[in-house]
Amino acid sequence: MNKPIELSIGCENCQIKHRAVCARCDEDEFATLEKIKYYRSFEAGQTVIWSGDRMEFVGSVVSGIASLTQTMEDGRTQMVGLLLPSDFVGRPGREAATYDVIATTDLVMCCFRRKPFEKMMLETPHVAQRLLEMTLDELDAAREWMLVLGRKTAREKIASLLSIIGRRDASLKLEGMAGKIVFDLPLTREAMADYLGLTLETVSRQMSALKRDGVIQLEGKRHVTVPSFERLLDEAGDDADGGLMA
Amino acid sequence: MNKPIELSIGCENCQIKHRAVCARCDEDEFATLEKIKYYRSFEAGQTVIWSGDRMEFVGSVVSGIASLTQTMEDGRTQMVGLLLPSDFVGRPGREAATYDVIATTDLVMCCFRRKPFEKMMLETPHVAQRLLEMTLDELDAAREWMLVLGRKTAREKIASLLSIIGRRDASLKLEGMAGKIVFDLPLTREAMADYLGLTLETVSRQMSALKRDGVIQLEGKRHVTVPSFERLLDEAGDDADGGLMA
DNA sequence: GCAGACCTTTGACCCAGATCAAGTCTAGGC
DNA sequence: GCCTAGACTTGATCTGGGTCAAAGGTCTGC
Repeated sequence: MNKPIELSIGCENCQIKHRAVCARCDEDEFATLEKIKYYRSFEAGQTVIWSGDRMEFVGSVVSGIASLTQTMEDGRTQMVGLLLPSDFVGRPGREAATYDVIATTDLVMCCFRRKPFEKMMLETPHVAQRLLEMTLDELDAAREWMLVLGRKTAREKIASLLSIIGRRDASLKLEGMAGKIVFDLPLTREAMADYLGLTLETVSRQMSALKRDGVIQLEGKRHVTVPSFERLLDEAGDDADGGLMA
Repeated sequence: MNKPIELSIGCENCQIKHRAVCARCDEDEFATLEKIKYYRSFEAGQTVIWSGDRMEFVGSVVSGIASLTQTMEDGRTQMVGLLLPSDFVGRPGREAATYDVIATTDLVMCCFRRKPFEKMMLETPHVAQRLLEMTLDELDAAREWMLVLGRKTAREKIASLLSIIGRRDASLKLEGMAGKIVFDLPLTREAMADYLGLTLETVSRQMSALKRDGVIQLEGKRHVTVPSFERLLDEAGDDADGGLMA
């Protein structure tokens, strides 16, 4: 595998670097990206782009969280992707957006105009290959989520979501010897429900249940402490007998 | 967009062509693919590759149907992808398979050894770009399916599956003026259930219900006639009041 | 400090789909 | 023609999560 190839889209002002690099062409691509880059900020709840709209840019999340959401005519919605900082947004080669992209929290994105980006991609094979890898990763994540949606119980779904968020949370830190993991949930109960194919009431109930059973700790509504992701997923599995049987 | 670029992996013996082509380099790539190609046949129910196994090839389905399936330790399974003829299998750049690949019906695959295929990809930018497009399509399909799994009722799920199968069925033909669509279901009720996140009993009941309500016709267990996909999806939506009220 | 807008929790009840349990249908095999 | 096995259907019952409704919390602006 060609390790020296690298692509991560961001910018040098943020903690996230944007580079489209191989041993030979480093500076060129960097400069190309510089020229076509701009920023956009959104408030929590704002729609970045509606499904079907022309997509004028690709880019990546600098800070905050965005969600990809599908909506049925009758209003049922399903979140189909969660974009955390450094995640890439957009489809080189696609004219129109396929989903609503919504700022779940306050959001800053680093954008690149789509046409020149595509041109750069055509001229720089490594970029297409890196994007292919990234897309394959997204595909794996989507399929992993299909298992969650199709076969897991509400309690297991919550545990899966906490793991995903927890694992990627920037502020993630180990606490004390016990190796507990502490982070803040950046989603409302409703957003969690939309991602998990549940209702917000069920999410709330299951969060309370996990807390009651001592699987997680909750301070306030959003500050979560979990023992370890393995134990979280395990204990969410064996369904809360609370030690009542013999 | 560069229209003359084309990639479809298959072989010239089958109806499916394998080509990795652009206006300039047509014959070369074709020859490269020829050299590294071989066939594999599987019986219905056989496992093509287990999750975690080394993936020695990429390729495409020539005939039959394969499924990508995820299994939990306790045996719950979720199908995360359905591979119909001409669909591409495998991950250039990935060592190990991420899911079980299972022959749902008798299956013939046209395979290319992975290493040389990857090499060819590195040397032929168009191939990487075409694979990116294909992967983006798969990603869209996976996300579409997340909506089905997360938010649709059993009846709607069945309708969605029938649409997908029907639309891609090779034997698809219009019948009479009415423009009805006729095809054979290549899946057992159990396989349908695995794809839809349901049990086989529920699948069976809903199939019977759709038939009883006149939304579809069934001859035998597998031969299906639907009016049109639009009406199928619509009528599956408004839930079978059968005209009893009023 | 109070009003209003959210977000969240909790309770009571209900129903779609799961589970458990018989059957039926069909295609081979002999 | 009969036997068996797998695919399928159907019924009875149970239950996880949805739905509806009513309260807490917490933050913002006044």
